[in-house]
Amino acid sequence: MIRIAIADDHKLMSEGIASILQSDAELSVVKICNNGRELIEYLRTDAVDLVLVDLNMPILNGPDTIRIIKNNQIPCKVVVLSMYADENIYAKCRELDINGYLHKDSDAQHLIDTIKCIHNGRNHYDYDHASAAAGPSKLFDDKFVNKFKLSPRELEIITLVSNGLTNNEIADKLFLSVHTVMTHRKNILHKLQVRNTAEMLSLLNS
Amino acid sequence: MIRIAIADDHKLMSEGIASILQSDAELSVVKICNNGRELIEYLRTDAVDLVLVDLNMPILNGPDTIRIIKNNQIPCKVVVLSMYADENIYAKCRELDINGYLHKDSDAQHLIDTIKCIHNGRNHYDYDHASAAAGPSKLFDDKFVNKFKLSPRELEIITLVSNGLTNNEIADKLFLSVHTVMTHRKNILHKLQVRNTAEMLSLLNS
DNA sequence: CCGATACTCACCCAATAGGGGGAATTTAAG
DNA sequence: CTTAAATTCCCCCTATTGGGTGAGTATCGG
Repeated sequence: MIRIAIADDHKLMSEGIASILQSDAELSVVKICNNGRELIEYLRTDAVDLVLVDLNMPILNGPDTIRIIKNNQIPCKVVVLSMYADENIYAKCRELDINGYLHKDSDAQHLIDTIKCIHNGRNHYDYDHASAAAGPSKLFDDKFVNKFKLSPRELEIITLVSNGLTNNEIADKLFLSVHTVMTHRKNILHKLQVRNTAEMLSLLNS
Repeated sequence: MIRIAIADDHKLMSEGIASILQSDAELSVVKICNNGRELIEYLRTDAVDLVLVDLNMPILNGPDTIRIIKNNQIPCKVVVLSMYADENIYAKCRELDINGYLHKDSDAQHLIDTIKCIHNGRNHYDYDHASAAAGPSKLFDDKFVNKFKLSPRELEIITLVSNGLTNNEIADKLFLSVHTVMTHRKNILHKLQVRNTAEMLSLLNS
C-alpha cells in the first residue's frame, strides 16, 4: 500500500485526485492539505511514501514546500502537479530534486501509473520538449505560445506593453495604426481570459 | 439519476470530479470534455440534466460555451466551476443565466449537495470574500520595501493591482475611497519612477 | 480552390487610469 | 513636544484602456 499526501489549494482538485487514487487498491490517500504549510505540519508527525504537490498554493507555495521537505530530509517521494508545461518551472523543479513532474491535464490512469512507477524507484518527468528549440524569446515562452496560442505579433505587442509603452508608442514603433494595436491587445486579453493589463502581466510572471 | 457532463481542460480535474460524483448513487457522469466545443458537439446529440463548465478552456471558453447552450435553448442546468472568487466574473456569469456557481476550492460534499439542490430547481451561487485574503505573495518583499521605500499600504495596493483589480474594486475591498486608492497608485508610480501600471509590474517581476 | 488564421484598420461608447494640485488625520520617531 | 511619514480624502482635467462590432487583406495547408 502506497501512502500518499496531497497538497493543493483547490479542494475539488485534491479531493478529486484522492477519489481517483482511492479507486486503486495499492494506493491510499492519507492526507489532503490546502497549502504547503499544512503538508509540512503533517509530515512532522506522520510518514508517507509520496507527496503530490501543487506549485501554486497560498501561504506556502510548492517550491518552498519542497525545499523544506528536502532540507529536513523527510523520506518521501515528491511529485509536482503543474498547471502549465512551462520549461522554466520545469527547470526549477529539476533543481529541487523531485521524483516526478505531472501536468494537470494528464488523465487518471497516467497519474496512477506514474505514482506506482515512481514508488518503484523510477523517476518520471512529463515534459514534451517539442518547443525546446523555440527560439530566443525567453520572456514569454512555452506557456504563452502553447497554452494560450498567442501569435508572433501578439507576443511582440505584449512585450512592448510590459515595457510600459502606450498604444500610441507601440503603434509608432511598429508602424501600425493605434487601432490595430488596440485590437491586438483586446485579443490578447480575451485569449488569456483576463480583464486588464495588470492581470495579464501577473499571469505572465506567475 | 442525474445525468451530468463536465467540461474542463484539466483532465485530472474533470476526471477527479467525475470520480467524486460517481460515488453518489444519484449522480452519473456521462461525458467528460476537454473544452467547450466538445461539450457543444456532445449536447447536439445527447441530452444531459446538468453541465459543469470551467471558465478557462482552450478553443471555446466557458462563457462562450454557455452562450451557445442558451442560444440553442438546450434544456439542461448550467453550473460554472470557477478558479477565482472574482466578483466580476461572477457578475458576468449571472448575466448568462446560469443555475449555479462553484469554486474549485469547494469540497466534494458541497459539490454534490449543490448539484442535487440545483437539479431540484433551486439555483445556488457561491461567492464569499474569503479567498481575498490570499497571503502577501512574497514577491514584493525586501526589494520593494528597501529599494523603493514602499509603505505597507502601498504594498497592499500594488498586490491587489497586480491581481487585476480595478481602483473601484480595491476601494471596496479595503473600505477606502477610490480617491485614496488613486492617490496611492500615483505615489507608487512616482516612487518607482515609472509611467504606468504595465511598467510597474514588469519592474516588479524583473 | 477553400477554410482557417493572422494581421490590419476602423467606428462607437463606457470605464479606467493618470497628472496636477490641496488638505486633514493618524502614527511613529526623534 | 515636534516633526516626518503615512494614510486618508477631495477637486480639476485629459489620456488611455477596454468592449463590442465589422471588415478587408494575406498567407498557408489540405
